[in-house]
Amino acid sequence: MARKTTSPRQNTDLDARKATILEAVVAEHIDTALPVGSSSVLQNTDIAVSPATVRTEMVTLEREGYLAQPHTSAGRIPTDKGYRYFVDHLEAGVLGPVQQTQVREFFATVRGEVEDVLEQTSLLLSQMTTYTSVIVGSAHTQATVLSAQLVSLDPRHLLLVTVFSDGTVSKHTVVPSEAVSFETCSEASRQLHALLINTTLQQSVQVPVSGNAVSTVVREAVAVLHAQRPRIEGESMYIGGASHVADSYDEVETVRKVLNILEQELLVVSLVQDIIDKGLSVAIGTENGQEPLATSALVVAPVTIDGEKVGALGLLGPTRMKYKEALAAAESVSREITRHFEGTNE
Amino acid sequence: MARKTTSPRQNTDLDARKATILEAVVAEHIDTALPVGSSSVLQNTDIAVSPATVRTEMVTLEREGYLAQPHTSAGRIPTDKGYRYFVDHLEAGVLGPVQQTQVREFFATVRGEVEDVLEQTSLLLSQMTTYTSVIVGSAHTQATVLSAQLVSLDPRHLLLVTVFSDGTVSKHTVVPSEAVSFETCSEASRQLHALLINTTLQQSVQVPVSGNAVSTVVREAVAVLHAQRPRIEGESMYIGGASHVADSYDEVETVRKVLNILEQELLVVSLVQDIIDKGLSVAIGTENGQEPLATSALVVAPVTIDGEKVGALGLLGPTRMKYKEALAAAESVSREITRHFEGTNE
DNA sequence: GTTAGCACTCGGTAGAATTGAGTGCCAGAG
DNA sequence: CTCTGGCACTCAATTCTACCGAGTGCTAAC
Repeated sequence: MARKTTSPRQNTDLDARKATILEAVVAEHIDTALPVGSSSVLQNTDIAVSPATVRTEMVTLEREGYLAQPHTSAGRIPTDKGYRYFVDHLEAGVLGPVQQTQVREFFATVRGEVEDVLEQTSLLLSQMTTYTSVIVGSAHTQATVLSAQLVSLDPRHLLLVTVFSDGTVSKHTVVPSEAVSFETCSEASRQLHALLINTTLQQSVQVPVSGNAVSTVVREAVAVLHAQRPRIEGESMYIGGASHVADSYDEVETVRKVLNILEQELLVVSLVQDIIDKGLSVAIGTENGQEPLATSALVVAPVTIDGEKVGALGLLGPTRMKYKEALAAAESVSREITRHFEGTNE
Repeated sequence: MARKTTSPRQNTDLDARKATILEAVVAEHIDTALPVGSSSVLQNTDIAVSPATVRTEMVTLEREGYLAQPHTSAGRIPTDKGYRYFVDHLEAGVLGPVQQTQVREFFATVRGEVEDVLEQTSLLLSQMTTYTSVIVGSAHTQATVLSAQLVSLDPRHLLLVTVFSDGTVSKHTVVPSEAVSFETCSEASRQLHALLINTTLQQSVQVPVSGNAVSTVVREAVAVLHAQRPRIEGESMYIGGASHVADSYDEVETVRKVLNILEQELLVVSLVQDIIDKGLSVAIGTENGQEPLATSALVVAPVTIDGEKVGALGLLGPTRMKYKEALAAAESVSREITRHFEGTNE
């Protein structure tokens, strides 16, 4: 059963034997990290021809861009295109029994706020796969205000606490232009709540003009809230198992580059989103457009709740990562995470 | 001017010449990462003796455990004890002009919540020093409740939002045993607030017994809050520039181990705290008790507000890190961070 | 205590030789 | 046309040797 995620332009399909050979090369290279020769292809397939024939096929595969040769007298290693073919023709994998119970137990016992669950889940994913995992929470611009409250820390510092319909809570310090009494704060809090409830941050709010202290504070609070809008609505990201980056590559320099990418939250978020938006579940090497990730692959799966896309998860490994296992893990966890939150509404 | 942070047992001080030689070896090794020979020591000091004399001294220094020889015919490299001596006798460094303005500008422009500021600061620190930085917020058990509020997400899910006197906000989903009407929720919210205000989480709260729906919800909310106490009161941690780990060591395996340490929040927090509790500002190699950090050093500085210790910051690098610069950066940022929050009260 | 002199050690580098996995090609068989 | 056995060839990796030289430790003399 072929994967649905097809490459952008997949004109020609390979004939059966070429496909088998290509797949054998990829599979073995993933396993050993070494160039694969014609004879070892024969050992791992049921092709009944001589090495010489395999070699001729491999020449073709190389000419067509699926394989490459590190040097003349070595075996072949897959190109990104080769991996792509491999992934596109991967039959759906199934999670190993150990991981299955791992996932089951995790979701049976995990408790707490969405944020905590996501963070924990990213650890789970990385433990299951030995790759670095990324969990992305999409921006949520639809949420309406359920409650807004001003709490006085001291006369010169108020804390604006806002609860949104998706269960998000944001807090912002408001520094009023002049000291605010406890009573003023309470009254401002009431007005603010009335003003903001059921609105989204998109909607601009008209604060009734009146020179008194209360309305000044309210106006200042609203200003702070709107100034922080991008941050409140923005994406969230959780990374798990960053140390696995170090066992995915043997060049320290590569490790540095990849870690560096992972530090750029915005970049990672859009990377993952892009892949999903293209309808893909894997991005291999240069496909993800970041030079430092040229030898990396990213396996992703969307996270939806009630059919709506609320985020995504990803697994980052070397291009020679174990795609089948990674895909199985990503999909399984994505499924469970959905189920977990669907019960909870949220 | 000698540093105050003295080693646990510093019995004998070295005579002037030995000290100079040792310091020259350490300084040059930090610079070049290579073993240092007797002649290059002479080039970098004003000692007016022959290489042979230096060699005899170096033999002594080696016997006393300050230096080591990778192999018979190589120069010397410092041991942890050698670095320790170097650090203990370091004259107070001063931030380079570039970094000075960097720090100044950062704190002049940075805005927002404590959490955000700390996260940003950890990035600043790592950029200034090219080391990985850690910022730890201590556990805060003193905070009292300023406000507690129950918001109804839907009849089966309430959100408990608590504001503490230190400006911390925590949120917890409460799943009541039976559906809760909007009115019940409001009333419960009021009671909860009255009940919790000005208490700390230490104090156990007596919920008036009465079979009605409201008091049941209140009791459930209080239970959730107390169950989450360790998490609410616990330490927070921010890591900046993790990718710098990869350029601090040339063994991928070391990078992996160090990253792995950094992933263990609890461990890192206690590591940093321990050093500070011992009154030290640097922990070198084996001093920090973690085998994977045998070739790493940790430079720390406390963060205090109004004389009270609220956290700490750290810089993690190889044992051959630039201690003077790192210490200057840590101390300068620690000072500025204190100043920054003292204005704000917090 | 210091130094010049000297033999010695040993990692690192360079070059040559060897190995062997794997190739490309070709001529002949099916 | 496809396949195969045979064969020459290529080239990274390995091993060996030689050698250099930075740096040492030791010793005898200042």
